[in-house]
Amino acid sequence: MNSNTYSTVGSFGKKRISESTIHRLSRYYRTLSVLEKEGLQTVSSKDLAKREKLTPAQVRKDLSFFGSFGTRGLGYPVTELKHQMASILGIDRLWRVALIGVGNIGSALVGYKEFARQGFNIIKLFDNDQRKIGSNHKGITISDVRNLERDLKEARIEMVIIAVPATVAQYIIDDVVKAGIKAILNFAPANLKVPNDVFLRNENMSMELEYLSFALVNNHAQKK
Amino acid sequence: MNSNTYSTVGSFGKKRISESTIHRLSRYYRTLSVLEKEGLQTVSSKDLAKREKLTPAQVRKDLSFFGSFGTRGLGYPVTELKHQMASILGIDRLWRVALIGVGNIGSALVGYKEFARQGFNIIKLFDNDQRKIGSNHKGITISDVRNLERDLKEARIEMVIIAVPATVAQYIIDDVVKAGIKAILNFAPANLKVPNDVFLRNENMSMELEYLSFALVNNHAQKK
DNA sequence: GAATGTGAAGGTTTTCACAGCA
DNA sequence: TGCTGTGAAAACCTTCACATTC
Repeated sequence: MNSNTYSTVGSFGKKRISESTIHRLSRYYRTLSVLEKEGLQTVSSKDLAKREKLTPAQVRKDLSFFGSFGTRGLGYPVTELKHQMASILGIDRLWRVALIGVGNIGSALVGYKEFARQGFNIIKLFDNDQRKIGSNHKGITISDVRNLERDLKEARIEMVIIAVPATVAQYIIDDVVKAGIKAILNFAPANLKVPNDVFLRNENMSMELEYLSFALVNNHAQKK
Repeated sequence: MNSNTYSTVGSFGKKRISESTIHRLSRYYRTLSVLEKEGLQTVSSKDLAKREKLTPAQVRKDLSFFGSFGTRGLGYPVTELKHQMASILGIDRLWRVALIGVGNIGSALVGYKEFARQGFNIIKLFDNDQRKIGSNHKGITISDVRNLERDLKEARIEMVIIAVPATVAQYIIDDVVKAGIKAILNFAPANLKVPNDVFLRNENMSMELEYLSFALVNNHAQKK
């Protein structure tokens, strides 16, 4: 979570869906995949809640925003619910993704299997380093970031992942926006500006370490 | 954010501090570092809020949980507030961190400069691959994960980052807990179990991409 | 005048509790 | 009986509004 907690950026039909709910859907999806592999046919809100460390009511409420997927007395059909989650999240299809900045973090993300598993296909790489441009990284040729706008359009990219240094992130993002991209995932530690119709999410990997640090120093009690 | 939104796992003195507040402190810290470099002496809650896309009241309320750092009519002293944030978050010191799983993601994390910048020193690496064990990765010798418990104690490690495959993550974490570690950051896509007195945070990098996917598919309105 | 610090109000999310159905 | 689906209540977080201070 890395953004504002109360940004109910979602609406499904008439209802407004909270960010927390959407994030929990991601978690349900992943857990349902595991349950499916374990061979389970159905799962109750109680079971699912236990795995996720949530309350059963929370699980039922989350799902109820999108429909009635369960059977009273029985629970939810695992495989079907998994497909429902995928459909709601929009990961029942392939997404054409480009990654900008094939450095330390960037090159790891290219090989990150969870992305591919959920339909996020990184099909284009960009960098500004002449030594990298033209070379092949895990089967993808690295393109020159100077042609970013043109190449993003040409490759019909739908989402962009930014993994460049903070100092240049805003320039890059401006070009990305110019190319008509409406969804950006940013790993650079910077507060970036985008127009209102562009979705920008920030991934800050230090944040959770800092949370742990805070917890240790202040000797916090865990919830539960 | 990847966990439960309402887990007020914090208490500072008597008050309970929400997860959201702690995450915002991380953001304030980072922004204050930038402001300091820009040469600013003071900053108002209004300015800080603008950079973070929050309300001024939110900023003041967050800070007020921990003390009175500002001057009425003037604002907050940048450098001092930065130090205050660091102190509250516990990042005004060095943390002895070990990383387990020097694979795709793991090796990128070793070189992630934001960690070092905030006092998280990765000083020990572990893997189970015989070809990696004993070799040197960015100045650190990779140790055998079979001696995990012993070596974590010996190196007086305080935090552990887990970047192993989901299938083995629980076994690893059990050993980590046995070694007395109380803070764990997990990158494996799995729901792991730890005792109540151990802080476990999960980093799920697909989550934000899924959020973007959801936003695009459902054509959501952005907040603000 | 300008901006903090903070109770109170307002809004959102979570949990409760129970009707309804297999 | 067992479990879902859901209004209502409770809990929580954010914003308002203003007294207070420099």
